Amino acid sequence: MENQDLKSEKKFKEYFNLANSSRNFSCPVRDVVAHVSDKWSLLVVYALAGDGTLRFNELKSKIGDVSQRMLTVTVRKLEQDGLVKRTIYPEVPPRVEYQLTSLGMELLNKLVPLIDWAQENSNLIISSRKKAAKY
Amino acid sequence: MENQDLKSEKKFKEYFNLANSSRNFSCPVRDVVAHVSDKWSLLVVYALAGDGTLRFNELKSKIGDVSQRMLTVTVRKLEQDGLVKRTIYPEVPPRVEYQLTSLGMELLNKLVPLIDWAQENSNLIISSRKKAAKY
DNA sequence: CGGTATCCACAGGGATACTG
DNA sequence: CAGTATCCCTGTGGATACCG
Repeated sequence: MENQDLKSEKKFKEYFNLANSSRNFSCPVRDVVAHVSDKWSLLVVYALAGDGTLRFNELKSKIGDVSQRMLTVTVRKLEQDGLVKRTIYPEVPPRVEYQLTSLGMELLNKLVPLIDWAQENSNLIISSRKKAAKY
Repeated sequence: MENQDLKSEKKFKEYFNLANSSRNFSCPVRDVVAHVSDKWSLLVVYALAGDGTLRFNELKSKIGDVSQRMLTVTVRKLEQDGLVKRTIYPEVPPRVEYQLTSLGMELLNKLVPLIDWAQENSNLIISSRKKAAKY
């Protein structure tokens, strides 16, 4: 257990240096995490994970309450990060398809345990929050 | 593989309903994830994971560039969610100690693979982003 | 169909000063 | 020591209108 603590301590310092090296240079870990944890990225990744390939409006209707603008911004960011592949078919009317890259699928695999945990414990967390709000 | 897709599809719908049930009611999954993925929560959780117990200013100096205000806000949020325990010792000068709850440690365990992945692939992602920015 | 462009509101978060 | 209180600035994201 002490060994565990030591390992944990060492690991923290490692991450910490990466995460906090400077406020001027972007920090990789915080940066990458921020990109997947914004309001829509998670839902886009999950939508593509479920269906494999989706067109713009399929994605939009699947998520439901996302605005056209934010969906565009989100998929562009994911595309630039190399997590999502965007394929344009030069037809009329235009057709654009989105799918996860292998990097995107890797990310998804890391995300699943977190989401599972969040789902399982959300009641606990939310009730804890409400109890605190009473006072 | 088809079975995998089917499972994945089913899972998405499940999460999606939880995550997107309404824009008026808070969505548990998005909500919980948002709370740990804001600018400081991750670093606070990691700091406490490394040291077990920390006082306010220890936490502050360990993170480094966090303002007093934001550290207060962050630990309060984590406390309300039941992820962090806050213990006040009625002394002069006051002493306040923070530590992860068991729920907080569970969360940490789910977070570690994600952070590891982010650290390992940050170069890939950032270079991909820069390449895209050129055009 | 799959986007841009523009405008705007609001919440997150920083700096500073003060306090039990 | 461990916070509050206040002010203000920025970025995120929504609504709407237009475009190839």
